[in-house]
Amino acid sequence: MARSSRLAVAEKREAVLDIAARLFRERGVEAVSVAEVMAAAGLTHGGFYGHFGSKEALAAEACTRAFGRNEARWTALAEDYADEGLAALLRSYLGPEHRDAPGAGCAAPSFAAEAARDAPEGGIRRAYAAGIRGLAGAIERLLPSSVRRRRRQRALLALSAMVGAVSIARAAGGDGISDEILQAVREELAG
Amino acid sequence: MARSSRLAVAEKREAVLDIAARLFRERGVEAVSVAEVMAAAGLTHGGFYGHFGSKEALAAEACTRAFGRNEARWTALAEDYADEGLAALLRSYLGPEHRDAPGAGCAAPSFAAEAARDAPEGGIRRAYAAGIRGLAGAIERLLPSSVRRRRRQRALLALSAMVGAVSIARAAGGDGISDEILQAVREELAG
DNA sequence: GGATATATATGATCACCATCATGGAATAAG
DNA sequence: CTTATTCCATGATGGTGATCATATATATCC
Repeated sequence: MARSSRLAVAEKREAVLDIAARLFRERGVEAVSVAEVMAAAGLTHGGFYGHFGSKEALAAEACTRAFGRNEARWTALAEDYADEGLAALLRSYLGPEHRDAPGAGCAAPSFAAEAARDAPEGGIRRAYAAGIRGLAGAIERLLPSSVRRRRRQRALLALSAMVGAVSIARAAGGDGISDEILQAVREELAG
Repeated sequence: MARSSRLAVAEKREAVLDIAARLFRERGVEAVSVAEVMAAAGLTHGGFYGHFGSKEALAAEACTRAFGRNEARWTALAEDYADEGLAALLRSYLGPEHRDAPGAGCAAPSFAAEAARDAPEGGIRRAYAAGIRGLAGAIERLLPSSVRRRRRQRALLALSAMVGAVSIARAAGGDGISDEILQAVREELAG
């Protein structure tokens, strides 16, 4: 109907991306329609292809954004609790709040299925791999300097266990084992 | 068109379940149509609702089946390599063959997204939780008796790391970090 | 062997969705 | 202030898919 100003256009695009990043993490890319994303941003579906080349392209960008926001939070957490090493991150990542709020949580568990089923050179897969590299590096930096050898391996173990624990805890939510897993992984990785 | 004998009916149902368990693990429940599952079993889509109440019910049964077959394989592996403890399982689970063949692989990474997004009392979620309990118990039994304390926690850490590593390795497949993660988690859990 | 029950094929239905086409209206440019 | 640009809303379009209805041929039962 009406044309928007340049600033408004850029803002809308950002809003669409943020909303897509949330909805895709909550319910998966396939279960969310383009029209729904646009509606949640206060638009109709028609203008979508002016902003993004395809739904797949949106998903790839949303994946990158979700990873980016996550890594930023990890870094902030590391600065706020510099003396704790991994502990602060483990508390936050393996807490029930994170398990129960996938829309605002880490992209690694949420986009894993989408990325795994993406094409070999697909955008989501690429975004995912880049995001994982970022998170792995962030954990490596958080490991105490007392961990000399196998620092990288330790970081990858921690990342895998964190992502796996949250994935399983979400999938088994409602069963007592969900909390048990979060707790166990937290204690084992901290110790 | 033609009616099948009782035995044939039971066999077809089993075949449909096995095929569904494979296709759902490979491509996710949403991406596989009922008609495709039936066609792969040599049937047409019409008879489906004579066997299963809904696609969702099929998915729940397929999930249970996939977990069951998996646990059986773990048990067999444990008997064949009784002296190795976890090592044999780690070799198999964290190998590239398992990463690259989700259709025949562990249900835990493949059904995680479906279960997490299932209803609070949904069938897939329930099947998933039961499956996880089974796998956790199997790992616990595999841990060497030298691990006295925190045996349960250790098992849950190992399970989480295994599932997380395969999930990430699949999602980042094509990037070098995929192999790196499998290798790192294997070494860390074994050591 | 005839009658009945039922598994399955064909085909319809209804809904959803990604993507494209068009037009109007406001904004940017001159 | 005029004019051209372009953002976006309305509305196809074409495809897909879950589920249901019906017909038919065959297995099971008596």
